[in-house]
Amino acid sequence: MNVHSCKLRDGMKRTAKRDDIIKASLDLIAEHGFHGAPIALIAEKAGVGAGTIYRYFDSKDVLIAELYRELEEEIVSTLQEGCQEEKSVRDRYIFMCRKLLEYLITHPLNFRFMEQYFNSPYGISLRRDKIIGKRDERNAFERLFEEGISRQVLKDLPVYVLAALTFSPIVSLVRDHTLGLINLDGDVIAKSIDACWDGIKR
Amino acid sequence: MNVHSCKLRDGMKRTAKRDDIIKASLDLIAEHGFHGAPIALIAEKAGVGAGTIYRYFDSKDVLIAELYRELEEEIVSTLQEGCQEEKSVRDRYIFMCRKLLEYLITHPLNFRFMEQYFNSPYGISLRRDKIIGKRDERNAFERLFEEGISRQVLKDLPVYVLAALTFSPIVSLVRDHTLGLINLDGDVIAKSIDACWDGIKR
Amino acid sequence: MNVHSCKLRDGMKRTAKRDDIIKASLDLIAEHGFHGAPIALIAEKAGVGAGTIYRYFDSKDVLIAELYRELEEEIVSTLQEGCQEEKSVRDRYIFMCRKLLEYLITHPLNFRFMEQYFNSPYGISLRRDKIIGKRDERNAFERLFEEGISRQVLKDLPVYVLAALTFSPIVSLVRDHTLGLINLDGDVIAKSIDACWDGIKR
Amino acid sequence: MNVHSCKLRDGMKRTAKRDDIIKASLDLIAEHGFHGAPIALIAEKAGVGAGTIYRYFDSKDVLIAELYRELEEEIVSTLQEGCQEEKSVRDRYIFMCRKLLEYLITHPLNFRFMEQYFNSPYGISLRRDKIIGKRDERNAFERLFEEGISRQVLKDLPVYVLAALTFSPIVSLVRDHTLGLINLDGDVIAKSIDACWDGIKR
DNA sequence: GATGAATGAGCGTTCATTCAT
DNA sequence: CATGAATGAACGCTCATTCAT
Repeated sequence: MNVHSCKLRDGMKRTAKRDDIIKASLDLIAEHGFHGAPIALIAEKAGVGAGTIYRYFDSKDVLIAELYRELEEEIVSTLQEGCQEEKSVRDRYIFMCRKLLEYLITHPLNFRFMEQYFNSPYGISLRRDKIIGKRDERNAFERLFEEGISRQVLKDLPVYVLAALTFSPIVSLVRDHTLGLINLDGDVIAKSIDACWDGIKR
Repeated sequence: MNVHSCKLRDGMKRTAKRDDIIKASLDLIAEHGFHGAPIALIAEKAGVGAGTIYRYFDSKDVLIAELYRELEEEIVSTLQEGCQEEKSVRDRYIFMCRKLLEYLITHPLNFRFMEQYFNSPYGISLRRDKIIGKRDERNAFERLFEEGISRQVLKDLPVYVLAALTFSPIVSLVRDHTLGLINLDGDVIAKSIDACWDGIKR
Repeated sequence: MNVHSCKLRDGMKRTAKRDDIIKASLDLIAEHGFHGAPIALIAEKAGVGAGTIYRYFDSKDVLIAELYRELEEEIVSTLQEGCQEEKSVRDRYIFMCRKLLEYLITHPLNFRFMEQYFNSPYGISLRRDKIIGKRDERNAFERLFEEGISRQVLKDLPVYVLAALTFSPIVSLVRDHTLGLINLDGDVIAKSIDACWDGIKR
Repeated sequence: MNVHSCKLRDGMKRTAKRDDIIKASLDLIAEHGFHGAPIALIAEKAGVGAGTIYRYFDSKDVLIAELYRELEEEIVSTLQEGCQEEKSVRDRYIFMCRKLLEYLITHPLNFRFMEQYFNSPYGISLRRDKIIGKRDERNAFERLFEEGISRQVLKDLPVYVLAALTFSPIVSLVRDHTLGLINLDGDVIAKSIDACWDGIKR
């Protein structure tokens, strides 16, 4: 009941509404694509008026871009945590792949949104910035690839080839799993990741 | 001058117009996405009236689905031709991968359309019908995978995993190449395909 | 029933619909201002669908600009006809003023639209092109003013001052008349025009 | 600390805020038109909350109407001051015209707002209340016109005609001057006012 | 059969107004 | 009393689809 708690409540309420909108957008876009997520529906699902959305986001494009940015941040930080630098390149690769796969499988909405995003006009300008693609901000995977190449543990291929040999199969499997076309159990997952390693190791 | 010949002429005329419509749709969607391909523009580019399109396709969705089906047919038949059954599993794998890669790179419009299609509401219902996914109509790759597994040349993994380890990296590399982000020369292509083989071979 | 009449009918039909839209816009804007003329209302009053308007005009702005252009053309050509060049400057001035006044009074919708147009963002860029303002396309009044100045019949004032002394009072009187605030009979009209002449004559 | 002084303080505070709102509205509307003056922007510019505006004005329309009324009051009182009743009708006419012109030129925001106001739905219901139009509250100009008519110095025309011959040219010239289309120097101003006099004098 | 003018539902967005705090 | 977040009706505009010719 004091000023501090009031501020907290205000802050939370404002954030809560913004998050409702973000969440509703994620749900609708993940499930029905961009066409299936008109502002009116997002507003309804978020329990707000349509105009309210424009208090938090300048436009639908901005809303989607921010949603993407939040998800990207989450996934990047997830990948970076818990990796033990003292382990071998292979162990770290397996660890990170497993983590990525687990994240994608346990966050199917996030995954399906990212898929939609990358293959839409919204994401075209961000294509280069995909998980592995950024030149000026190497992520964990990319650093690992480079270390592996220089240690002569990995094939001497461009990093983007190693990335394609890693992420694409994982994403493809998760997609089919998420759509219910296949069922990824722990055994298949482990073997699939091992196979990825076989593909890139020297 | 009889009914039959009349039908033939009509049929040919209809087919020619139909193909114009299909081609115009392919061009526009590949280049500008679904948003950049309204029916009126497709009609104009195809040199037909907008209403005419509805004589050949029940709806825009059907038009797009048929376009997809035609492209799929073409790519499947391309992959199947010229493969020498007497060669080793590895040789046939390399041969077919190279063919697929060459096809995708030399048919960027087809490739870009397929990409758009898979990541849109249009493609969701057809996801199961992807190149390798059909249960009731095994294609060349799938047969090769099964042969390789039974000969103990390939890892004992579900076919869809072998498919993911093969097609996804190829598609990913072609995408980046088509978008101009990378440049796939013959050396990188050969090494990439070899790496795919390393991933699936026992 | 021949081809020619068919073409005529088509042409007329297309023109008729366009004219319906123009007329509905004129009526609504003249009576209720730009705010009182949303596209939906214009469409309803014109007896067409809202989308139809965009077959004839790229945007609402373009529709309004074309409406203005048509009215301007009509009024300019009205002013130019029947003026006898051999008469005195005064006679021609009186004649043209009377014609302008009569036109405005007998076309109150046109008049009210022009009033709205000039005092709106639409008309700002056309301000210089008002009846008397164009430098590169002198109209009848402007030519008359210049002749009168050089003949030393009119005061040696900038043309825009003579224009202001002529058009503004006329427009003002017509406005009040059109709004029903005053009633301009023939006698008042004649005397008012004479007074304008007294204002500009040397 | 009594109720009265409280009311006074409140009253002053309210008036100050009210004036801020009025001023912000004037600035925005004069500069950007009615479309460029949403309530939120007026509130921001006035340094008050959007809801606060509705404590002082029932609606945006009322706000604008009151703004108009204040400007009208100011201009009317400006015109009335300093006029020496003992001078001739002509001298007083020239004096008041010059004052009006000077006021309009030195108060371009007021002028531009009034212009916007008269040619908008807001102003239609107030048309009769224009500077010279009120029957029940004769202003200085109107009294001067009537005096001039009865003294047979001015033409025997309805007062509204004399008004049109006076105000309209002045307003028109000021508008073009304010818009930068022309430049009114002292000489042109003097001659223009003389011309107005020539128009109305007997 | 072929046409393309016409349609109107649906889109993203704005903004005068309200009301809980 | 003052606030500004929230609202939702209304806007200009698009485009898949229909249908009279």
